[in-house]
Amino acid sequence: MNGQFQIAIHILTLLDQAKGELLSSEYIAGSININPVLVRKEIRNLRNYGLITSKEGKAGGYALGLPAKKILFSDVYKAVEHHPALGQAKNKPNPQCPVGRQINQHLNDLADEVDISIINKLNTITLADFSQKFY
Amino acid sequence: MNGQFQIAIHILTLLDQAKGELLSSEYIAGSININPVLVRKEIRNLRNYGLITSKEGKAGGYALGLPAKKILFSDVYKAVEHHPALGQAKNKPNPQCPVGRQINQHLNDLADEVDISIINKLNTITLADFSQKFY
DNA sequence: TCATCTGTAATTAAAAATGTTACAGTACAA
DNA sequence: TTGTACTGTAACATTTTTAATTACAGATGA
Repeated sequence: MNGQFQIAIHILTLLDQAKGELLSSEYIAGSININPVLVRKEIRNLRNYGLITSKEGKAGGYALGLPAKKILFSDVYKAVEHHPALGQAKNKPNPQCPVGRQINQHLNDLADEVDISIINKLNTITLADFSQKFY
Repeated sequence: MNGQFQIAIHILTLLDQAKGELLSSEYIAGSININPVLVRKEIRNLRNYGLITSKEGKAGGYALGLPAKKILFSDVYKAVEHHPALGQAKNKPNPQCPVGRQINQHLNDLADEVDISIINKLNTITLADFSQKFY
């Protein structure tokens, strides 16, 4: 996995702490210490899932799309574009070999199962829980 | 994560199916369709954890270090060099920001928790279970 | 109508993963 | 005792992925 999940959580935490005041991509990027365009890209994703709202134009910016208590970390995990945690099978094994012929299917099934157990875990954590740690 | 876990599982499955007969890195690489050196590198790892034994010299090769029933996928997961599934916090957030100052600690704690739930899941799967799918 | 934002595409740069080459060392067998 | 077929490992090159940058159109409010 890449750093998108961390960035998403960072953004959401900042927005929760802002208590409805709009934050700009530049401000957010300054806290994470990355490029503002990456913030906007990640927010595009999260907005597609209703987790963030945005306002264009002068004095525009971002706010949470839902109360922090209603935002499950599993929602964030699903929203972020990611590969399964175990990694997608990307080798092209030898189809002449009985193992090679089938293994990608079985590996992907396994990865799916693992992903489900991650989601079950993240179902138990809300943004409010996480954000609360910063007080 | 990278493809090492998949490679490790592929290797172990082949070795189980070989029923003790030694397989060469070239044969294994031919099934996975990767470079034999990568196979040897990954096996070095697995051997350090006792999951594989090797024999040098002519007619050398590799075999399982334990019965397939005794090899848990969680052991493989731990043996493979990997980042936590959620990804390690690698940004360098702004220490002037109350969120930035603490977030890496909290993100890493979260990643650890998730990793534990992955391991719990993988504890329930043995190499024998997986290998059985290929008959 | 200017200033300050978002939205997004296109490009470049940096980092990570994978592949390749090369060769020393080991073991067996003729 | 020498050739052959392996492993073990380092060094390097290539490819792929990720992140950063640049650029600019469009929205909004003062």
